[in-house]
Formats: sequence, C-alpha cells, structure tokens
Amino acid sequence: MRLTTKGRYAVTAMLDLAIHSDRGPVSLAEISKRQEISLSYLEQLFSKLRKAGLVASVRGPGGGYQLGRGLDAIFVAQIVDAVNESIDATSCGGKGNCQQGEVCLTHHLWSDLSDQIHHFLSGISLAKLVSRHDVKSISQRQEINSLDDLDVIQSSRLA
Amino acid sequence: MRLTTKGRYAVTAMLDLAIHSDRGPVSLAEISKRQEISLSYLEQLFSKLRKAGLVASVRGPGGGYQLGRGLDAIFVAQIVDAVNESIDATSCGGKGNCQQGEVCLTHHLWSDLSDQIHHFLSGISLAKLVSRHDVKSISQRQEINSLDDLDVIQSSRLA
DNA sequence: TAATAACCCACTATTTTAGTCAACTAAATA
DNA sequence: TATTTAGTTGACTAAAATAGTGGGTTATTA
Repeated sequence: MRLTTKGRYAVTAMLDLAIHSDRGPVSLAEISKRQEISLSYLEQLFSKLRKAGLVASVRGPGGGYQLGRGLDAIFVAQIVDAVNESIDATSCGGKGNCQQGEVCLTHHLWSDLSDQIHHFLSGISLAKLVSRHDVKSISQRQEINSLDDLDVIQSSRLA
Repeated sequence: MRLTTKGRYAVTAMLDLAIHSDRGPVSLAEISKRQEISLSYLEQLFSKLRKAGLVASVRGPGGGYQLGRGLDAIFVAQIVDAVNESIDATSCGGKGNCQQGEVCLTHHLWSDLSDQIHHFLSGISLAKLVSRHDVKSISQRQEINSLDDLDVIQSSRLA
C-alpha cells in the first residue's frame, strides 16, 4: 500500500467524475481543466483505472468516461491500488538469510500494518466521499470547523 | 500523509530498536546489518527521528540510540510524519481561482481523507507492534472485514 | 590517546512522478 | 463518406523523491 500524490490525483479525478457523471460521459479534458491536472497524465491514470474496471470509456464525440460500477461499489483502496503498481515483495522474500527469523518477522509486521491500512481504505466508498462533499458545502454555511463535527454529521447521515 | 518505503524503513528500524533496546543503546550499525538498510541512510532517518524526539542518542563507544519515550507513547503516524516532510499545501491554497468552489472542495475532501488515515495510524503504538511481533499477527485470527469492526476493536483496545 | 559511534555535509545514482508529443483507432454526426 | 471528437498507445523528457556514498567532525569511554 503506497500513498502518494499519484493516488491523490486519481481519487480526486474519480471524485470529479462521480460528481459530474449525471449528464453523460465526462471527458478527460473537462477533468483536466477543473482539477488542473495535465491531460496526458490523466490519460495515463485512466488507462490504469479502466484496466481495473473502475471506469468505462465511451469513444467519439460526446464521449468520455463513466464509472465502471455504482458509487457505493468503488472504494478508495481500489483506486489507489489501480494507479500504484503493487509494492515489491521486499528483501527477504525467499532468500532465507534471515537471522533468527527476526528480519522476516519485522517484514511480516509491516505487511500486516499495510493490510490494515488497506482494510481501512477499503471501507471508504466514492459514495461516502461524495456525500461528504455535500456535507462540506453545507458546512461552509454552518461554520463547522473540526473533523469531529464532520464525523458526527456524516455518521448521522449514513445511519 | 505520505506512505512509502521510506516510512516503512523508519517503522522497521524503530521496531528493531524497540525489540533490542533492553540491553542498552543500539547502534545504527547493528540495525543496518539486521534490517539490511544502508548505514548512511539510517543516519539520515534517525537524524529526523531524533529531532522529532522519538529517539535519543548516546555518543561514544557503547553508544547508540534509545527510544525517546515509552513504547506505548510512540505511534506509527509520528514515525511516518517524522521522516516524510509534511505534504505541500497543493494548488489552490490561496490562489482563489477555484471554479464554483469545486476545486477547493475536492482538495478539502482529500485532506479530510488524509486526516482519517493519520488518525488511524495514530492509534497504532510501537507497543502494539511489538506485542503483535510476539503474538504473531492478531488480526489474521480476528477476521476484520469492515471499517466499523476495525474502529470497534481499536477503540476498545485503547480504552 | 585510541577506538567507537553519533553527527553532519556535500555529492551521486536510481526510481518515481509528472508531463509532453505524436501517431493512431473508434464512434458519431453533418 | 468526411470530419470531428475523444479515447489509446508508446516513446520520450524533466523534475522530484528515494536511496546510497564518502569524508569528515565531535563526544565519550576504555
């Protein structure tokens, strides 16, 4: 599980797509303008997102991209994974040169941690992000400042 | 919140330090050998960890590094933050060229998400990692599937 | 004082991220 | 059918982050 600006770009673009997908396919040119991400870089990202089945493409005039499935079936972890090729298995994989098993243990520990983060991000759907988008635009009127406030609002909405 | 191999190196090294700190200071040379991380790279990382107060150094023969505070007062998020200089505030910070406020909204959404991940990693202490080292991965037995489950488990452990 | 290990700095190599450019294919419409 | 739109692909480049080198200095202890 890697978490860099690349993943942020992808999540942002997917979110933009989700928000604007009510009126047919969304072209990368639109997303590029709105989110200020270079068109060619978006092409690279969406090529991977498409291969992962997260988006579907429509060619020709009026074409663009659509979500590959429902808002509530696309999760942040999937988006991040799609653009970040999976992390390499690291050093001691099958070499067996671990001293007293310690190297392998710490390695496993990290991968456990990585799994936990993955689990966590697997619990956040695009739908949840979009609904938070709504909440946020409301919050600007209501003067909500802390994350805790947001959580309260969000969980009450999801319930 | 960035999450790359750099942070993994730091967490792994801190964990190695934690495990071996019962017999006085641990030298970077030892950690370098055990974890197969270059000594000079470790020096760079520990320079930052020291400035963050996560470790304390002892110079001279027999010297090395010790944990800056108790196992249960050092959290993964702190380690990752210490070595990854904080993410830049990104594009639309004060430029005001956001169209209908949308660009800023997605930016805020991402930073919220980033906060959530941060919050999550703030709940995992070195003590927890070390005990997991002993117990060999508790999560695999508990079958954690949803975010809610994770939250419940985590908060009950902290209580 | 000699050995040890942290500390510090400038430098290099590699990889990843981000972006550019150009040619091509498929679909829609005039 | 010709043209336009927009995805598709690949090769290439620039910049940044990651990872590692090398050489020195300072503090401490034996």
